[in-house]
Amino acid sequence: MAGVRRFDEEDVLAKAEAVFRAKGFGATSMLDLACATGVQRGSLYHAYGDKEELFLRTFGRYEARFLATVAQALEGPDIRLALQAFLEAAIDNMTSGSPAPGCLSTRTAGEPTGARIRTEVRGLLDGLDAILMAALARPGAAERLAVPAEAAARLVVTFTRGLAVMERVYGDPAALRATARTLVDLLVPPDPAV
Amino acid sequence: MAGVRRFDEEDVLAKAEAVFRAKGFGATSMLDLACATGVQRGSLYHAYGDKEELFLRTFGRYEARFLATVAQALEGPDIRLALQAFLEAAIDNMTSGSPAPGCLSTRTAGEPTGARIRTEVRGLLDGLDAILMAALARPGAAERLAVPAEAAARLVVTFTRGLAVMERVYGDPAALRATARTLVDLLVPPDPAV
DNA sequence: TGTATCCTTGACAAGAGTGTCAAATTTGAC
DNA sequence: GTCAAATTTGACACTCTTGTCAAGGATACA
Repeated sequence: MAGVRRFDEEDVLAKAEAVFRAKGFGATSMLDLACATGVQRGSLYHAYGDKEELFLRTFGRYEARFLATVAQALEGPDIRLALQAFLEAAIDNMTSGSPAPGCLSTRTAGEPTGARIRTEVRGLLDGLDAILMAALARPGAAERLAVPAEAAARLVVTFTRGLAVMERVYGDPAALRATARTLVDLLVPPDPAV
Repeated sequence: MAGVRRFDEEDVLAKAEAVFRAKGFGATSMLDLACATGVQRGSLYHAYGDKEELFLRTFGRYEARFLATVAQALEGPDIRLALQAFLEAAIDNMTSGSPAPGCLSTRTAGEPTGARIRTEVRGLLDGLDAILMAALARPGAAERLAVPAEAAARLVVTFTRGLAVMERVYGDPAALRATARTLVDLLVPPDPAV
């Protein structure tokens, strides 16, 4: 049984992502990935070279999907609602599923990894910051913020990282949402003037 | 050379802490700890049983020191200054040293560990929340907060976790301080009325 | 001084993970 | 139909790590 690649790359990456999110990069072995994907260890080495390379492919796919999702959540005209939807999307990303998959970039950020992976994680956060910045600096949004858009973007990025850690420790989505609401209230006071 | 314990436990725990903070629990081997402490692997097993036990001792010592430090930082009568000092202390904890040691609890929170370790990490965050809550709920403090003390405490705990992740990714203490100032400005508006 | 106790040390066995490879097999193209 | 190319598979060698243990040596106390 061979000749042409027999596995569906999209499927393999999806299953690998689940394993990496559940166990983290370091604690995941190629055997774990082979079992989860149904592709033999040797085939994975043949196709990707090593675990880091396979992780990078997985991470790239994850990053694209994550950034697209949160960018869409931020699209609305009302910055307060947009920010709320953004945080909702971020929380959904780490809590939907059973068991909750957690945030891949935050989990990876805490591990000792190679330079390439660290660069990718930074890239994701840079992208997140840029997307937030674009939304927060819009006319109609910036004026409603209690702090400059740049500072707000950075604060929100930092805050989402904190949410990811809290999710790992307490596993309480409702509490995450409540904390997120607090931040939104602070950043975009409910009613400028009624 | 034997008969009575030859190593200084305090010294061993301090050196073990440095290794755990640098590599994380999972990526640290007993051999790493033996090399760093100068105590043979067999002796460590004899004294502590296994890596988890040694980690728990290390973590307990770390937690006590960390909570005492931040509690002291929160002591001042002016809640705004106290909060600022608190965040300063938290940032110092993860950035002072070369290389920066990072935040042990945040790093550990992201790893797949046993139930005991997870309980300890939660205990540290619970303690942090309680300390913050006590300071924020004080008369003279609560009134100056833009949100209820309870929500503020939770937000600050979550935020410090985010700072720890950002430290790992960007390694920029100045940026962390700037972000912390933003949060303080939001939580305790500079001047209630001038 | 004798002895029981405890610590240290190095070695051992077992298991897990990595990366490589040759053999087998299948496919697509000529 | 034949052949070259690519993939799968299982095995192999190597390293790292764990946990245990027996032997050796020092200490405290009687």
